[in-house]
Amino acid sequence: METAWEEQLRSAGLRVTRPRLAVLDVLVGHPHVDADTIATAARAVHPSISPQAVYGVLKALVGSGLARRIEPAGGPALYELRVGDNHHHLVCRECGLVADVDCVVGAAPCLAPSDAAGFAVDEAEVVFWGLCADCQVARRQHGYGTGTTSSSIREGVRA
Amino acid sequence: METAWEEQLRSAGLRVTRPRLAVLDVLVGHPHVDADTIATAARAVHPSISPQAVYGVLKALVGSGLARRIEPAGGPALYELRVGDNHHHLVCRECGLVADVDCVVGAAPCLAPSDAAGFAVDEAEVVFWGLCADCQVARRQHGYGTGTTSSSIREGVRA
DNA sequence: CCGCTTGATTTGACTGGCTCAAGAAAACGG
DNA sequence: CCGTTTTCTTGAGCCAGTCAAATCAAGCGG
Repeated sequence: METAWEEQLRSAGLRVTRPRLAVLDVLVGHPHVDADTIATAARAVHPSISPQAVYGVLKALVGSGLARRIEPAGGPALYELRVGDNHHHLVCRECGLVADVDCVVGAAPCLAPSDAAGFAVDEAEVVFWGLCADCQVARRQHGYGTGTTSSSIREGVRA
Repeated sequence: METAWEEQLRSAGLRVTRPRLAVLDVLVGHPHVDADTIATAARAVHPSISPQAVYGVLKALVGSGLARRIEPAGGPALYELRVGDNHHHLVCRECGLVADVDCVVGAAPCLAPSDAAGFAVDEAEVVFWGLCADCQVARRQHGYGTGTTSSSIREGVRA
């Protein structure tokens, strides 16, 4: 399974390099990560990788369809390897946790707004905002309604 | 209709000020604008308004429910006055034009992902990406497929 | 296995969108 | 008209991300 990525890269017309394999490795372990977290984690595998290299790698991966970029409002972009199924996302307002959701409607779902207003729609992006299970519990414990943006926000690395 | 905003502001617990009225005025004329465009346009009414004042006003308006903020991926945040109906948006990849779409499903639509994964969902945000009518025509005229990000992107002020 | 060509990465400077903080100004109740 | 409180102005600063030049490595041909 390790060299599978090499073939993926090659068939996408990309060279196989340590930084790219390191980034892919991080992406496998963390379904939704921001560029900075990727850089930090990738250094465990390839210590000398620079932040800009990560941006470069991610751009290459997204450009060739190996990765997908999502940009939840109010935070840095996140990257994921699950591509080609146009699934959607649940985002926790409190901790930034992101989970995948398969779309309810079908294979290429949601591509039919009620009135397209002359637009040629090619993608529908759906984000469900709410509170993840953990944060619901946390609210119930230390008094809720503070509205404080938890310091642990922007993690979004788990699950 | 002019002093209607004054009441709206007051009943939201906000003071009525020139900058706020100026911003509201711009918002009425331009359904989907970014902060910078608002600042420029608002100066026609209130010349001394500063960019930061615009951010402050917008934060107040959004916080009190008079305006809504949307953040299309890859661009600055846009603001609109249409609130309370959780409608969605069509965004043109080429020129950034934004149009409203009423949701197909019902009153509080889309709030039911197939599997909520333990999340308490309170909002569904839907963005349809595509090409607006004008940009479809433009593509057909000067050879298409360039993929060039038009310089006029980030306008999104019209319609 | 070696060197060459091209593509990738490093390094460093820089931008745009936005926020924070302190002081001056204006709103509005009395 | 005055005082209190909110809001605006002014100015500094932050973060995610981009751009460009120079170095370095991948993978091809020999």
